[in-house]
Amino acid sequence: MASLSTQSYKGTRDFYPAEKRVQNYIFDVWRRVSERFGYDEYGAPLLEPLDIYAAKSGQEIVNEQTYQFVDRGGRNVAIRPEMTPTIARMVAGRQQELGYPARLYSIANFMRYERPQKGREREFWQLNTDIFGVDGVAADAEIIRLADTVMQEFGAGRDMYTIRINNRDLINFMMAQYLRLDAVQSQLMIKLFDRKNKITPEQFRDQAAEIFDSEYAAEGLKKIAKLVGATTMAELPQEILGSEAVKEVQQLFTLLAEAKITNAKFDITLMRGFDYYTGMVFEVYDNHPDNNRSMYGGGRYDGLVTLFGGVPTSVVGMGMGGTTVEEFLRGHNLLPELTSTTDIYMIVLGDVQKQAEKVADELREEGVNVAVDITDRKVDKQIKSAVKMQIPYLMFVGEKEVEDDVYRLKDVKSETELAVGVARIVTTVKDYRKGRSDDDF
RNA sequence: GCGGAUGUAGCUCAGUUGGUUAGAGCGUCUGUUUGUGGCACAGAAGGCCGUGGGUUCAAGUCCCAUCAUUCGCCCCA
Repeated sequence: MASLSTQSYKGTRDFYPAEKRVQNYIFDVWRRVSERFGYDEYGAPLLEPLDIYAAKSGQEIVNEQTYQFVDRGGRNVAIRPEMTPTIARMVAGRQQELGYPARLYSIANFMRYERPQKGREREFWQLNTDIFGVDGVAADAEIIRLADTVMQEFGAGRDMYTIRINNRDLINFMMAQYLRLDAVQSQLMIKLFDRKNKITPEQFRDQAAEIFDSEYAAEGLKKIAKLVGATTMAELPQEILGSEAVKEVQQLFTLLAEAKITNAKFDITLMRGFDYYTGMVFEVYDNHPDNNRSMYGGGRYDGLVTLFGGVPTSVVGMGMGGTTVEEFLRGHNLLPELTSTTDIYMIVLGDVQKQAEKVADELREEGVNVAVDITDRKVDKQIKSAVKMQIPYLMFVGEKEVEDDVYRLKDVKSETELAVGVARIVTTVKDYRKGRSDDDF
């Protein structure tokens, strides 16, 4: 019989300790920053009734890209492909009981039946943060600040990423009033704007011309040229500058400037999942030349709570994927050196196994994580195991040491070695851990 | 769903116009070394050359199919 494959299921990853450490590092930053902004963690089931996605997203995307099945009771269920419908459902379910503004976050895994490629997997992890119950731009600004602080916490410089911001009301105004497009034409134009960076300017112009009514095409193209040429709001055509939506965007930028976010840019061509966003939309772009792409984003999507029978509730949220963040960190060399959560690997020399276990227990009671070698191997083998497991300290325990209650503690990275007692070992390890987490500030 | 690239040792890869018994580096294991890893030296293990079929006296090499990996397109809640 042929042996089973060791490969993980298509589009999913195994997290061996080395990879899990990276993931945990990312999750720790997410959790720390979310909680620092006053967000409370929530959890939710991996499975949801299929129809909560069908109601929100297009039927097509649900059929083609969700993992779905009929359960033993005949119910159509889906593995969650995103968190937004779930949190909308949860908020609608306890609408009266929650305090507002309700600030909520989760770190959860999702599955989408897609063709895996760079930065995209079938199973992925996301941070989702949402603030419910605030209409004004203050909520928009807070979500963007949160997204930005996460990047700062990862050690990113402002030159490494750009926050692009647009507004759906402004898009609507631009399409209908300024470019004089009907609903169908607007949809086409939005799709085209979305593709703008993937096609040549000539292709963009030609395809735009086809969308306009033929008698209006020439004027329409001129107007689009003005739009696309605008790199700041001030350069926008006068007709658009006078709209209500622009004022809102300007207020938002004022708030961001006060928060010293200098890498936020207005981008009239940013479209992002137009179907259910109702106000501000934003995306964070990686500026690295090899990975110049949208990493994550979010926006305002008032109205989703009403799908579950709730009263209309304003929401601003974002979702940040672990895969793209990891690529960003690797690309900009921002990942710290991560060691095992085991602090000490105890190397046992000679016939002192029982005594070694006793010392290990003393250390454990003080909160030190200790693995004791129980193989009775030669020293070099024991050391090699510990180094492979990326354990930061080695501790040598032999007859001499047991007798004196003084042990040799070796720092694997610096190769320095001290002869010290248990108390000193505890403080050394704790200082090491503290230094590690201080790196993030 | 569409297109490109790639599948040879645990990993990264070499392998000539088809020609005898399958190659390197790294890693692993053993020893030099019964209390200190990374270095050095000596040795060893490890391969259905992704899978199935075809062409041929002869296939890792050529052809077809298939599966997988990967990059892009579509899409991206």
